[in-house]
Amino acid sequence: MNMKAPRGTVDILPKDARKWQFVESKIKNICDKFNFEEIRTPLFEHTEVFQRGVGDSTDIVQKEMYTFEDRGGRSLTLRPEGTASVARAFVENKLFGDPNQPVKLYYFAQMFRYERPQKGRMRQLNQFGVEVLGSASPAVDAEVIDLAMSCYRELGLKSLKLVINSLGDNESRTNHRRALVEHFTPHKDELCKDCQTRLSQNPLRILDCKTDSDHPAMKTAPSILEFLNEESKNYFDQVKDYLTAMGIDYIVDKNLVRGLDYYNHTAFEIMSEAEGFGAITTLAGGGRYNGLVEELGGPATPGIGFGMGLERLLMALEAEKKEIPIDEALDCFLVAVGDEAEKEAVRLVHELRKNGIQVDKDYQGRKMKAQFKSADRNKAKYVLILGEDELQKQIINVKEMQTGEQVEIPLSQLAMTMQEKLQGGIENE
RNA sequence: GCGGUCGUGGCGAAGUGGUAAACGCACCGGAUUGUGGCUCCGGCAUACGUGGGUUCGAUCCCCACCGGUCGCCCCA
Repeated sequence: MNMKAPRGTVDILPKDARKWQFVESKIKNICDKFNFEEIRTPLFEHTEVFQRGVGDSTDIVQKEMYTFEDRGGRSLTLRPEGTASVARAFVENKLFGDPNQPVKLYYFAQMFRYERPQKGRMRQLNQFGVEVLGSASPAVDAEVIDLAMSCYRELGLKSLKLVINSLGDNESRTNHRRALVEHFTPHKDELCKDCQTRLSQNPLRILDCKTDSDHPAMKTAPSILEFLNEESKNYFDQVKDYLTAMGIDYIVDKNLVRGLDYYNHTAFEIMSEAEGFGAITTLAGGGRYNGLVEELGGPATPGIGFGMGLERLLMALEAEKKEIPIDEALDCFLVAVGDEAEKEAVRLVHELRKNGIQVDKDYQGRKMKAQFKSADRNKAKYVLILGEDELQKQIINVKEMQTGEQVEIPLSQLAMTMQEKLQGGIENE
């Protein structure tokens, strides 16, 4: 019996979950500033959505999808990325008819890719992503990149590198593709096995190959930038100008092609340059995909977006030693001694919580001393002590743990008193 | 799919071809009959990944498998 989490998956335990909450809320806040709205799409889609959307020749579709057949014989796939799903939802729900264009969406979602796990690569991974549909303005490209960079900046990351490139429009791509095939065909036998396939399937990705990166033909290969037509070149220039205007540093890398078929024009990646980050440096990647919505059966609609790996974001924070502020302190811990007190304690805890006070108690039948230890472990600000004496007098002892001061409070006034004490504490902070 | 490396209690971590498998942390109890964080004392646990093989005997040697981890391809 294998009762372990499947390979490439992890449990996020409370200690880490707090970090996730922090990061997610910070990012949501930024999305709000940028006026992006959340969208939640299904965890799985008809396999065809990804085949058509992401592209049959991509690694994702060819070897990384979690595809299964349901009881009705339909082929379904756990989403390997977010853009195709969002585009599908955009079409299906006719968001192109929304008067508020462009449609600016963000999501937090688990993605699934059947790969060998390693540092920064899981089979189930968490992504934050953004998609803007309905605008072909280069200012939107810049806005989306700005949003991504803002997330990292506001979380305190410094060692980042933004790499951008343009893949051009269809005409530019077609011409470039033809030139690439012409250029590499004479060297076909010298290229790696993968690249030989790429030559016919997706020659653009030969530029991305690491095995053949030293091949002389690589250096002389025609760059997409040389094949950008006037419109594409102009578009790329505008994106760069906007980035410069916003003070966002970038590097143009003509070999950045991105793995998915749907990209055109702007492509970008954000990498970490922090020490000890691991072999994988890409934190986020994205680009423009003006043909995708149409490919999925919608009206011709320009789009752009990115996916940001949250595991990698957390890794980067760790690599740069960014502490995540976490408020672990508990307001009150109730210590009860004796059977009668225990009964009253259960009721009291209920009442305090009803009055908005954070409180916990012991459920292990521990002795008083051990209950105090629990209170400490929970970093309780106040310990409420209830024993026979207190019950007799209908009071409770309230001890402030930091100072050790202890006062008697009538049971009937406990909730009110604690509200005041905790309120005061917050104001003083 | 391929390669490196690892696999001892809740966690961390020693160790040996031979009858009780260190130690540290954590946890529980006591010193302190109702008051914590320090100290001291005591207690605790189905621990040698699984299956074969070598051997009089394997946690330790060999093989296979499984799993973790890191890396390759590619990506978040």
